[in-house]
Amino acid sequence: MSQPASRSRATGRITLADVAQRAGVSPMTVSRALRGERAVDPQLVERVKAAVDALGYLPDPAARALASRHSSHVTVLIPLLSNALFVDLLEAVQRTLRPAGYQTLIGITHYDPAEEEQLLREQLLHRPAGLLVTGLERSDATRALIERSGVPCVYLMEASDQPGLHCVGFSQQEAGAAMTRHLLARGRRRIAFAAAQLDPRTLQRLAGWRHELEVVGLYQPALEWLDPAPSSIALGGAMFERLLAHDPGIDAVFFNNDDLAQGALLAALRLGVAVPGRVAVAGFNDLTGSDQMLPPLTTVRTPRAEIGSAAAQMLLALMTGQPVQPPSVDLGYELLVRGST
Amino acid sequence: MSQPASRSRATGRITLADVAQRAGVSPMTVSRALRGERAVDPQLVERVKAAVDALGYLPDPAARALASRHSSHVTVLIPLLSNALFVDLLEAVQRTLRPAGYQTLIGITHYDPAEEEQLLREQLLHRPAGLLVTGLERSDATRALIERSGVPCVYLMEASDQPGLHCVGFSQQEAGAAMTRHLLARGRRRIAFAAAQLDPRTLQRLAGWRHELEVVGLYQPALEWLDPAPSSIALGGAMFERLLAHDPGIDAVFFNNDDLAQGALLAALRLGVAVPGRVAVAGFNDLTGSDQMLPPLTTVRTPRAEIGSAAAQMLLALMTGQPVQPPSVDLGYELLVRGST
DNA sequence: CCGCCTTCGGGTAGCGCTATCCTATCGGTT
DNA sequence: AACCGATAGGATAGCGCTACCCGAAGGCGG
Repeated sequence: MSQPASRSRATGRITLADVAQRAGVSPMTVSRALRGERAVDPQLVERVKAAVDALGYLPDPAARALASRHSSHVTVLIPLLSNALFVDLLEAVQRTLRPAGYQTLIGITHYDPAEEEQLLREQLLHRPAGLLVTGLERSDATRALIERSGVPCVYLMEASDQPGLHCVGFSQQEAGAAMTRHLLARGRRRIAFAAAQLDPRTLQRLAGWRHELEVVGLYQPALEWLDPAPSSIALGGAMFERLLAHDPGIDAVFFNNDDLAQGALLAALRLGVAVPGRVAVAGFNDLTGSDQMLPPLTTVRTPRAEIGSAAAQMLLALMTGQPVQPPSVDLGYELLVRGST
Repeated sequence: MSQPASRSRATGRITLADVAQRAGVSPMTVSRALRGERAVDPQLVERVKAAVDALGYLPDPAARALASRHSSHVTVLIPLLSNALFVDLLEAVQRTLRPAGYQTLIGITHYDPAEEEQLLREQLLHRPAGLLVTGLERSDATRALIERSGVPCVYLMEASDQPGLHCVGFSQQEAGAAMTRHLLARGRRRIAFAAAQLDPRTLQRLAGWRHELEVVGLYQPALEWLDPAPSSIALGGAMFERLLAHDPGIDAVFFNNDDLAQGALLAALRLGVAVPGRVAVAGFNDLTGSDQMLPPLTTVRTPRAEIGSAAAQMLLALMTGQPVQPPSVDLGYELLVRGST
């Protein structure tokens, strides 16, 4: 319980040297024993670990980063925190990375390529051990930054078999198509696609919807309702109202995100529009509350938590130099058919 | 456009020494010129800045942290990211801190004091420049860690005039009381309080509600509906249903968070319970969607974005050693009376 | 006109680790 | 028995920056 006699200078911080002295070995051996780098006599490892425990030694991340040129930070770049999708993703990432000794640094890009580039520049200064970024589309400069940095990087939310890329996600386009086929199967003929934000993944879902309608000859440009404003419940309600007023023939609306669809369902209640009687409503992402709506919202459950942990595990492998079996993982999606269609 | 001739060794990184050489001064002078620490001849400062721009020099945070014993990280500890409240708070914090050159590190405590302590320990190793933590209640060990670390700390979400503490928030108890008075003013006599999670701030709001009911002689323990489970829309609906079944005399329910109240309003629609005719419903926090409900939800708007920026600014002052005028700031709250009461 | 205090550049010495090279020891060859 | 590669501990030299101290130059009162 008594404080060790020799403690590095005035700082009060316990250093590698203190541990080394106590264990009767050189600092270098302590460093190696703790990191498991190179073989160290098991007996010495024991002694070192005992000394570490006795002194309560904790390594200094800054010194480590300076000497080794790698920090224990993993930078995660996501567009927003106000979409629960990314919150779930992050939670899963942290749950995997923290036990492995990595700190998660969150950068919010607000869907702005320039901001993403700026954030990445700042983050790369901190010599992150790994990078987790959302989506595959970005500015050339950002792409070059990632490449030249040599920092292991896993891309989130989309699937791709581009060689050399590591990504975990699913086919947004295919998911958009699946929901559209469901609405067609329900006998809907005039199916609108309503979206906000208009980020790349939204546009991929749009492409999926469009393709399915074109196949059956039901596509019309007027069925696209795109608003670059941020997605929200209020906007969904407004879009729903506007869209029905302009085009009363619409018999289904596929909203690109559940918050929009929830807003639409509330607006339908307010306006007395029968769902799904008069018009079917579908969402995307299965956010909280969607199953509580009136009627419960048909949507696509996206495996964001699974994507988060799988991506984090893949990154872990990349960072520690272990082999990564499949460079790209498609975790699929699940159509949740509920009352609104 | 050509690369500078002299560059430190193999690393390719441009160092202070490179800048110093180009500017024709010593590294120490460059360091001082860039940080504005101690007076430096304005002419030299000019020369240094020109050299920095020409070389594209960027300081190394790890080296800085090691030498100065302070990183440019600010650690923010919040309970959850799944409550939009904290997302808004964080967004505001980052918006203030990033331009000042600080990185925000987010720690999620899940309302668990042990996890908070663990996170704090990890974070303190990184020598954060500042600390932002939610609420005033925590374990003695955590409290001691903060104090002994000497790292500037601002407490979020609650108001207190405890000396030596810096905090930005509002009186949760007073806000709880205000909503209760509103319900009483609307003629409600049997006002239930329904809460989940049961964190300290919830209990403060509970105390406010209880006090107001006691004053008018309407308090009864049976009116408290407390569930330690995480707050959610679904739980709100379930609680509402249960509570009305057990105690049909209830004519108002004050939900501790908007998500519960939203769930209750949806359940009311489902069950055909007239709101506010048969029972009034109130929420707390004014989350997105509350104004879109049927009827729109009466709630308390909490100034979380304002709290975030004010706290970040206060921390900035503390970190740079500037005087902080009021150690504690109460930003109040706003009663939003809408259709549900 | 001399001391004395202030101002401001620079040299020195690390911060606490790890990369790298060097050396000693040991078993197994031919 | 001399030789050789493999194994594992240690000494050395930084990583890129800043704290700290020193000393030269200038200002000013007595």
